[in-house]
Amino acid sequence: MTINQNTFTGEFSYSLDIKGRVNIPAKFRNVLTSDNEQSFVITRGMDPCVWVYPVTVWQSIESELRKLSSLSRINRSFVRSTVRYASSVQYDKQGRIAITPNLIEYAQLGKEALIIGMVNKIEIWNPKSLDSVDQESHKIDSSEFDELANQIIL
Amino acid sequence: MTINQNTFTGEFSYSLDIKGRVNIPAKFRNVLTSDNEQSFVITRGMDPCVWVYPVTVWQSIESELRKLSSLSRINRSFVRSTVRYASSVQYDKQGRIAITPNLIEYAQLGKEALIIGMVNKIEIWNPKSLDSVDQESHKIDSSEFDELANQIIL
DNA sequence: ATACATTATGGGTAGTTGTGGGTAATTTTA
DNA sequence: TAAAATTACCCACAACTACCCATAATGTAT
Repeated sequence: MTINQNTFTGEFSYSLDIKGRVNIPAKFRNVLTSDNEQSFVITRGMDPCVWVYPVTVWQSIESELRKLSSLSRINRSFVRSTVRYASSVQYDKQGRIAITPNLIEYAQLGKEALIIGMVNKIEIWNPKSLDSVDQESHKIDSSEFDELANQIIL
Repeated sequence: MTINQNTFTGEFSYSLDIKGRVNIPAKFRNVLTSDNEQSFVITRGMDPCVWVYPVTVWQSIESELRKLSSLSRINRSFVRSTVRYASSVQYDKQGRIAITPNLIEYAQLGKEALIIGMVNKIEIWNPKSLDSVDQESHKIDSSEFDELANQIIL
């Protein structure tokens, strides 16, 4: 059975080595289409984690950004903030990518790294950070979930 | 590792030496198409920073400018201000370009230089200037910012 | 169960990259 | 025209990165 391409689900607990490398789970690598050429784009997530996109997915984001004229100040600052921390990385023979010091610091990554499939992208978390973010979001009014229910059927 | 050509992303902290030279990050040099012949056009940014374009990209901007009728006063002043401070530079064997004193002064560049990929161009900032511009624009246009973010799905 | 392949993790090495500075050629100024 | 200043081009070196190999743990097939 053929799985959905460039689609990531599930949770994995891997380790960040001394050189700042993490393994991309084999399951994720195997659903990556070949036109990505083993490459991802890593950047800051909206939460304190690292977001990992297949390059082809990122390219479509980039082409949207290209349409924004730099004459407008908002456009400039928007492009800057989305692209600023993004860098493209290719995984090595062992299936690892190198996380930049910048992002390691931002996501507060230690030795333990929690890797989570988020459908069109991958998230890399410090387990502790995820715990606390998780707990906070549970406090959120359930009315927000009700609104979501109108948009998505589970 | 064929990535998008002439496309720049990521942030780098480099130093401006005593001769006014900065390194162009290797990642940026490597995606530069060969018809640029290691050359960029540097000019004033709309923000207080230096804009660095691949020459070929700049040429297409010039041809756009040519289309603007000089009958309109705004057009004249816009064309003048964008072209006036532009000069073409080629990077040396070590991958550095020389920033003109004019632009160093305009962008208030000191020893620290923050280099940011902005998709179709590169920006060179004094870190402090960027901080304050960043904060200001977030205060002013945060709602328009969110709107943009909704259009471009991350 | 055994042999084989794949996966996760560690580390070594050679080449690349960022940074400083020197010297000769070129341009500017007096 | 000569002196001064600027620019272009060169070399050196430390830090870092990409690439390679090794090994243990896990999964798969015969």
